[in-house]
Order: sequence, then structure tokens, then C-alpha cells
Amino acid sequence: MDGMRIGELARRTGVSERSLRYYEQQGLLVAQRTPGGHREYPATAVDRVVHIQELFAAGLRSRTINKILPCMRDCDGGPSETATPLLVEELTAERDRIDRMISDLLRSREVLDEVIAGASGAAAAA
Amino acid sequence: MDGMRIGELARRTGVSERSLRYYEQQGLLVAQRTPGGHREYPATAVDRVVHIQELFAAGLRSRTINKILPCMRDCDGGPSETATPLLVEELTAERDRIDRMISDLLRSREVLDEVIAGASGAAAAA
DNA sequence: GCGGAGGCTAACCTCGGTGTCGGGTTCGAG
DNA sequence: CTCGAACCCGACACCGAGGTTAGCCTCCGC
Repeated sequence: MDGMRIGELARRTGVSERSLRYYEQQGLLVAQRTPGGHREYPATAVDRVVHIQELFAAGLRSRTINKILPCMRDCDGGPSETATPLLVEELTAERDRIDRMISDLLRSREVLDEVIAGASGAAAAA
Repeated sequence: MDGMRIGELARRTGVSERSLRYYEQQGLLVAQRTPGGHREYPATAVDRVVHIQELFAAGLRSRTINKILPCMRDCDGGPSETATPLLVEELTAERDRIDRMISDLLRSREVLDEVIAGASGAAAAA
């Protein structure tokens, strides 16, 4: 129920051990250490890692996640820090970046569709 | 009117010499060589580079562009190769990949919006 | 033929998350 | 106590378009 080591956390979250160590290196995840130096995670770490994964999946960089995490409630059970307007601004900028990527990709798809249509037409004509 | 070297092509297209050499390395652009080894481009290269740029701007990778280019008419004045069904299939796969990226990003934006909403709410509550 | 502008190649760096490898250490069951 | 599994850390590879540097060579006008 309580402590687990990195292997089990990896198994439970589906995240590789490598990534978990990376998260720690980036300050996203903290771990107690056994006297021998092995990482020891509390049960709440599972949820935290899941949160981190969601944010990574959202295309955010570790630096950004680092700022967001302390503001998320029910992330670690701890009291959520107050979100500064600056943070909100940064997150909004981040969302705009994603918006731009989406419209770029939509345009990509259009171009590709045109090419496909042209290619199909050529094939049909030949 | 006819031949030009890499510097002029770069100037006319606004693409760096480095990129032009990269395009050649990727098989997107061919160049004659002078006896001394300098690249010699025909006037039509300008249009071709512009096409390449459009496709890059559309977010396509060089590998994809490499497949598309020979099928585009009025690209180089040459006869457009007949699009094989295989190519159409590959392009369609590429479009599906882009579609997946788009839906991933849409979900990402949702997640981010939730975080922003939460953060704003926390700030408002504080 | 000389000099400067322009071109050539090869090679390293960027960014960021993660796979992978290697060599050393620790844990825990038997 | 011993052995194997699990863990530690550091470091390199990767992807992709292209910036940048270094050292050498070519082109062309004078």
C-alpha cells in the first residue's frame, strides 16, 4: 500500500524506469531514498506520475509542467499553491502555441489532400 | 536567365545555402556541377525550391516531400510521373498520421484548458 | 596570375524525451 | 552468506531541419 520502488512504480504507471528517473532529474517527481540509495516512492506517486504523463501527452515541456504541478489540487494531496497570473499567462501562451500547431497541421493535411487528389487523378487518367 | 550558382538561388528563394545543400542531400533538389565542383542550377530550380518550401511549411518531412515532388505537375516543367497506387497509399498513410497528430493536439489543448481553468479558479478563489 | 568573393565538404551543435548499454551496488529470499 | 534480481549512475544514440565553423578550393575580373 505504501512504499514502492521504481520498478513497481514503472509497472503501475506504464512509464519506463528511465522516464521516472528523468522526471526526478527535472524536478517533477521526488523520491525518498533507502540507506542504500534506492528510490522509495509513496503510493501517491502513482497519481502524480499519471498527472505528469497527461501533461507530457499535452505536448508540454518539463519546464512548463514543473510550474503547473504545484498548482494542481489532488495531485499529491498537498495544498495547491496559488496560481500566479504570470503562470496563467504562460499557460495561455502555451495553449496558443498548440493552437498554432493544430492550424499548421490542418493546412498540412489540406496540402496533402490536394496532392493525393492530384495523384489519384493522374493515375485515373493514365 | 539560365544557370545560377547556389548563392543566387539562395538569394532568389530566400532559402539559406545550407538548406539548399540539405535539400540536395535529401534528394529533393538536383544540381549540375561545374568542372570545379560548384553547383549549377537551371532557372526552373527557383520554382522547385519554392514548392519544397511550401511543403516544408506545411509540416511535411523531407521523406514525404521526396515522394510527393515527382508527382506534382508544373513543378519542374518535366512530365509528372504517374502516381502509383503504392504512392497514393503511402500518402494516405501520411495523412492519417497527420490526422492522429491533430487529434492528439486537440486533446492536449483540452487538458491544458482544464489546467488553465483550474488555475484561474484557484487564483480567483485566493 | 592574383586576389577576393563565393563555393566546397565534413563535422558538430541544437532541442527534449526516451531507449539502451555497461559496470558497479544493494536488496532480500533461501 | 550467497546469488540473482533489482537498482544505481553516467553516457551515448536518436529524430530533423538547419545554424555554424573550419579549412581548403574555384571562379572571374583586372
